[in-house]
Amino acid sequence: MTISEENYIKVIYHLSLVSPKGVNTNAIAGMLDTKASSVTDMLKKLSDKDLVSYQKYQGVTLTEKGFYSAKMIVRKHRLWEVFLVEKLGFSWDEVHEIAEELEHIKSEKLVNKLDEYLGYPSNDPHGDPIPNKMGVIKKIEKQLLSEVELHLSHHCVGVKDSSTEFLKYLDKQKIALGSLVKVIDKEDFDDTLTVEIDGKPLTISNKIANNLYVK
Amino acid sequence: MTISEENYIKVIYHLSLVSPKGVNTNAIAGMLDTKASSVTDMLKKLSDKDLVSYQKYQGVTLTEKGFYSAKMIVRKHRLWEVFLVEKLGFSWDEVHEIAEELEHIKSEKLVNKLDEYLGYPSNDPHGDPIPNKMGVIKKIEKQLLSEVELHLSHHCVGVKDSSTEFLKYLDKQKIALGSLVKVIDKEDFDDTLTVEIDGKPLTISNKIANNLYVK
DNA sequence: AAAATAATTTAGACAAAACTAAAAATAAAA
DNA sequence: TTTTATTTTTAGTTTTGTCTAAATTATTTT
Repeated sequence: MTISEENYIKVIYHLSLVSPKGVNTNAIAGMLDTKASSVTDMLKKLSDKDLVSYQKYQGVTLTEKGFYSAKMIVRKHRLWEVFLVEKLGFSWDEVHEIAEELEHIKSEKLVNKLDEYLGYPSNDPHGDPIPNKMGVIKKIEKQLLSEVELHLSHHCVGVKDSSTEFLKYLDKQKIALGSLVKVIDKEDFDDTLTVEIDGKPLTISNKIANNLYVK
Repeated sequence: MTISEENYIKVIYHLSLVSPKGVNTNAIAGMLDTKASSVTDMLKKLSDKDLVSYQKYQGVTLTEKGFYSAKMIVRKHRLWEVFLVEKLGFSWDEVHEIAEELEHIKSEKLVNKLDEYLGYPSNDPHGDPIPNKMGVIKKIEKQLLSEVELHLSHHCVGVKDSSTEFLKYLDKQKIALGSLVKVIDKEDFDDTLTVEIDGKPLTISNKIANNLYVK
């Protein structure tokens, strides 16, 4: 599998979590910053390799083989992110780009040794679960902060948006994975929340609350 | 710089250490397992980018810029090898191939953090020196075992041939970097050596002695 | 249900990096 | 110093992954 093929498989994987019935050509093109015609070409190739099932105009889904491949790429990506943060001291907003390159390193032995070295982490620095070597993903029940009941305490366990901008905002507000969060009040008009983060009061927009996972 | 360009620059670097006056097209083709005509094409491109100075039929040398680039690639390769052996527990004969991929990861910050994490090692697992971030290489005075005087003790500090076969032979004979080596006798006819490795006697061929560095 | 719009695919082209085969330059041998 | 052999380069193709522009199919709107 080439790097380009791996990138397509990974994107199809992420998109198929949202639209499991079939991923659109345009959606793939958007994610990969390429043209729809290029996507069509690649889908044919991936279909020939039995990594996706694809019929003209009908969208695309991953085959068993493609699904496993995708999870192995995601596994590598997330393990490298853990390495970069835990061992090399990168911050959580710096690691995505580098992991985008590291995820394409081929050796299976490397991934498994890295996993062992990191102590078999179950989540990456953004709270996303790390598939094990069989491709099994342990999902935790988590909710968006925007959906929790008032006056119940929760721990921050992940982010939905892991853009640099959002992560830097969280850093500024001293919100990190593990932080204790309690919703004190909700403004009916625009769903702005008044919350307590580790005991300190803070007002956050609905957009923020919609991108923070708690448990 | 593409991965392909980096591989050419690296090979030209290694060959120019042996033939500093100019590296042959065929020699490059041999190292990269490609055809001479492909090399010519690439040399033109590298010349346009001011990474090599190249005149038809006259061989090629690295420019200042190309020389620095080459050393940064070698730096990355060797640091990753140290990581693989010291942190992940790979053996010294397994790491070259994986490092061939890792050396192309772009982030400069990553390399420097890795260097720091590893404690600024001066040599890789095969004893080769690691260029620092400025491109400076600290050379140690070392000799081939085939060239040392009889009855003087030395430490094994590196290998000239780092092929899997040779490294596995050394493992089998319990010869490692740091081992104490003393030449007891030299056979005039074929230069076979009788040596002591950490006190234990061993007979080794000239080919072996010609690929082991001591100090 | 027909017309308009949006999404997708086809056809043809291009750049990068490789190849083959033939031509040209250099080096070695007679 | 010719002739021969080797090395290197040129010219023309191929493959991969991309592109543009045009054609086709699907979806909405009227």
